[in-house]
Amino acid sequence: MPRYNPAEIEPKWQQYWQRHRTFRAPDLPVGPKLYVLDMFPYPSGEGLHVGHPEGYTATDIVCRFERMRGRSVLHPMGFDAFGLPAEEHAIKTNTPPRESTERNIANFRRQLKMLGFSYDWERELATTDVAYFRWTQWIFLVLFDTWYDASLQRGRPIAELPIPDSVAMQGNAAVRRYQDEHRLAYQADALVNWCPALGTVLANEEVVDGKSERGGHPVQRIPLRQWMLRITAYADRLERDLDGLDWSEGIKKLQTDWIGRSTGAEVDFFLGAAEQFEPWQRQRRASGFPRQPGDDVLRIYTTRPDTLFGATYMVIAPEHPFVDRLTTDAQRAAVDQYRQRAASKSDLERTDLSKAKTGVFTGSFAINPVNGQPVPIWIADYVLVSYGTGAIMAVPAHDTRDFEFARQFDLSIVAVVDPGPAAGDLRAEVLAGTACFAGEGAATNSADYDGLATEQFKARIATDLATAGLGREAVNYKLRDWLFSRQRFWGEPFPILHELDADGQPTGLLRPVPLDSLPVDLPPLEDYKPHGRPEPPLAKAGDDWLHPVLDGIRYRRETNTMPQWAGSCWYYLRFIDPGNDQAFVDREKERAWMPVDLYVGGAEHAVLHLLYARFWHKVLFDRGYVSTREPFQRLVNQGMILGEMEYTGYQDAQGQWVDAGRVVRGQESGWVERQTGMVLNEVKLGAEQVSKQGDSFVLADHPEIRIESRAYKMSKSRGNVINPDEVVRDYGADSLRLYEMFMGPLEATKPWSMAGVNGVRNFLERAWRLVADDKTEALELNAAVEDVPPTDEQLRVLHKTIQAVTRDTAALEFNTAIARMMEFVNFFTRQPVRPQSVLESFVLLLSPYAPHLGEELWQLLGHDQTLAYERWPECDERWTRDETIEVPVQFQGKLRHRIQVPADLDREQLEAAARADAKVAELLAGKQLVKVVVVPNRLVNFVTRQDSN
RNA sequence: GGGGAUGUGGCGGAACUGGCAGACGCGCUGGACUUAGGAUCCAGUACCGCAAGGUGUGCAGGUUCGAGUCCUGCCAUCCCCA
Repeated sequence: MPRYNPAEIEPKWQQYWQRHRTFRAPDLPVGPKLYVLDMFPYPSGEGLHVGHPEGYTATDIVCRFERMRGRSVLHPMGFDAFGLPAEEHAIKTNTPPRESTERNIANFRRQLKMLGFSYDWERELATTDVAYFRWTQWIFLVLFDTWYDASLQRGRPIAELPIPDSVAMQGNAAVRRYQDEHRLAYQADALVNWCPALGTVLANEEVVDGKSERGGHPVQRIPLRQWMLRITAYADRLERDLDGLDWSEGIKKLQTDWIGRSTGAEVDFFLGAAEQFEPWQRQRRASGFPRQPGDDVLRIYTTRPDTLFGATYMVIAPEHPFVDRLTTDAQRAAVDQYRQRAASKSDLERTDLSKAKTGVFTGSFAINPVNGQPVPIWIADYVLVSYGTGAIMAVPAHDTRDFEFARQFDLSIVAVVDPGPAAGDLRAEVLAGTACFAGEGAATNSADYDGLATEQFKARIATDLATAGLGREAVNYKLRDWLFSRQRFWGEPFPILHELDADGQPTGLLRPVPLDSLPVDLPPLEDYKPHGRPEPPLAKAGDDWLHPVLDGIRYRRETNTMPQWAGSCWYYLRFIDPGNDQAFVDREKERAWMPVDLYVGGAEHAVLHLLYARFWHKVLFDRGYVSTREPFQRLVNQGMILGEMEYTGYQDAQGQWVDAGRVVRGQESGWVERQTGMVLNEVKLGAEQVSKQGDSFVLADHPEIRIESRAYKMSKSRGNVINPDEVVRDYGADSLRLYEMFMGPLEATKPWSMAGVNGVRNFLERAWRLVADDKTEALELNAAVEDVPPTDEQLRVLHKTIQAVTRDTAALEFNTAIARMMEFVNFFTRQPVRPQSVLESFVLLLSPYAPHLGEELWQLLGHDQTLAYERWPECDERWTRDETIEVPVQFQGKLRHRIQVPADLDREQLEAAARADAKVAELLAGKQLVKVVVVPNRLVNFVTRQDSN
């Protein structure tokens, strides 16, 4: 079998690596360590997508490269296997979700192994492994056992939480409740998507336009007791610690914006009668601003306390606890109806700026604390109960949403910020209340504060409000506390017990499952169908699971499960010590391997996964379980891989072509002619039917008809999905790996091209023939390979290749590294004698990219061990420079001539060499020289005075 | 609406700190060879022009001896968020 045959050599080397445990990482690094991590996949039933191997190949190249450079490499792989699709499948087939999950994992594992990645498979894990989620539950209990000490900016054991005397006096139960309120894992009522028709709670991604994705049934938002994680306590640190990380600025900004820190003020608006206002003010001045607002006030949060005098009405969220109390009888019917409608909308729809504003007056008024004016209180769904205090003061003159709302309902608009003369015509409109201005300016209509600039105003009024006990400075985050429970079966059970009283009713007291009773495994269920109540499916479990008795007390287990994010929050730690049954990770091993030096994955996890994992890591750090502040030192996002380039033309019903410039997306779906609205058909065109004209593509037969040319996201419906199994079958794993790296920069979005795969396959064939004889029956060295010393020219080509491949691989610029290896092969294919030593170096350079081919050629060159730990070839600088070089000669910066000169001439020598050239002398003749620019080894530029004629 | 990224041949893309635009691959053209092989090897291939030469990195300006690269303003596409 003398021809290059990946179908034979690839399985051969995969078996070799497995048998020899070639890529097993030591427990502790030997020498300098490198921890390289891929974002582990969700093992869907579809199998691997060609997007997966892009990042995986990149990290694999880095690992193989660094092993050869002497680093101790940790490179693991696992599966993020909890999640909805497995549960849906379970409901449909009434089989335990574990079955389909394990089947999918087996398929993913097969596909990953087929691609020759150098993972230490002995560390493989899945988040669904009971031995794994035992420790996910353990970490949850750490969160449960931790409170955040704001003064020390650190999470501490709950036992160290200071208990106020007033609480301590009320006894043990009160103390426990007080502690429960302060834990990082706590319970609160939160809105869930309840779908009565399906009898189940839905995840956000299962709700589209207020309807269930399956079936299109209406979905309501109802409050349910939920587990929350107090990630907001860590918001500042999550923002600040981004500083030291080697992540792209884009991702850092995404995280910063997601955290969305704003500074402003909380202000109380008095809810009582007008004559009560003054006594209330006096009392507040004496008592100061209370920590919790009482029933007599409406507390709002604003980032613009300088606009308090312009607050002409207030808005509270439809779910605000005061709604019932504030609604007058006359308004009750309208308010109730409105709340019901709001309940069926998602937050996204509610805050959509393009939609018309809706709202209802409650009938009540509050008193503006700065000027004593009564202002009407409305409810409107553009205010979310989860942001700030769930209530706002509306300043229509200076907030666009408030402005639109005021216009809609004819509420008064008072300008309190003068935009200044620079605003031009806008200024008069703003001051007249007919336009909105959200910028900064000078205060007006604001009593004693008139004339102050926005910044000064904010500072002054913050102090004044605090003194008067009416407000305080406050920091707010767009980041919400993390809603951590799901009403699902296929997730980690919470290790929490709810205490029951003698009547079987919950007392409200909680008890963590004792550490030695972990894990809490999922119970077997008769079936996985929803039971029609907004309660999780685990409530259907048998009594022995659901109602354990500890120390004589009967408990009910928590029946919510954790979200899919939970398992992925700490898998990078478990990989360091996957078999440990005494601790989630051994401390010494953790110190030795952390942090992750390179983390590669898709940009879709830029915000949530990375934020959640960083949060858990910081809690573990505070509690002394891990040694680094941050888990992922360097992060790289691979780009998306699109389908093959497609050319699309449009035809009307009569088969007449329509220019692509006149085609727009139809109302429902499909495409229509922009003016007539005529429905058009998409026609897929071959490359031979189109031609390029100017900036666009046109029909070759009708050049006046433009067509669409672009690559689309891979999707089943479009039928442009590339299956890695087929690519490996037709071209080999090394070709797939190499092609994915050769397509372009790792981080760029790139279209697939099967012709491109064939191109790199040709390169691998050429590399094969460089070393192997493809004409003989048995595997033999090519006759051109001889054990002779290389020529100077061959050494130059080799060392330039080593230099470039080393530099580019280290910089993750794999596409150019491959291009340099192609140049090497092109050169040596022409060499009738190919020194063995040079080819050995080349095979080592190629091996991280095409490891199976590398091993096979290495063996053919006479070695009997894997090349995985061979020394990376060293570049000798002497051989990377040419003796003579070509230097361009420019006139006024325009290229006119090229000269051959020895390398490394200095300025004077290079200029002299240029002047000595006959063509240059001719060009210089009769010109007046103004200046000569000489850059050694780069160019000579003569600047001459322009001829006047 | 906000944020981010990207615009270079027929296509994917190269160009280290401002210094020969188009490396490498695909495709295409021509040739050699014939062991019919996913053939291979050689040469050519930005555009206009017979040529000399000219024009070219989304568009319009600017800085500079010199701009794909820096600055200003536009335009387009994609991604994310609302």
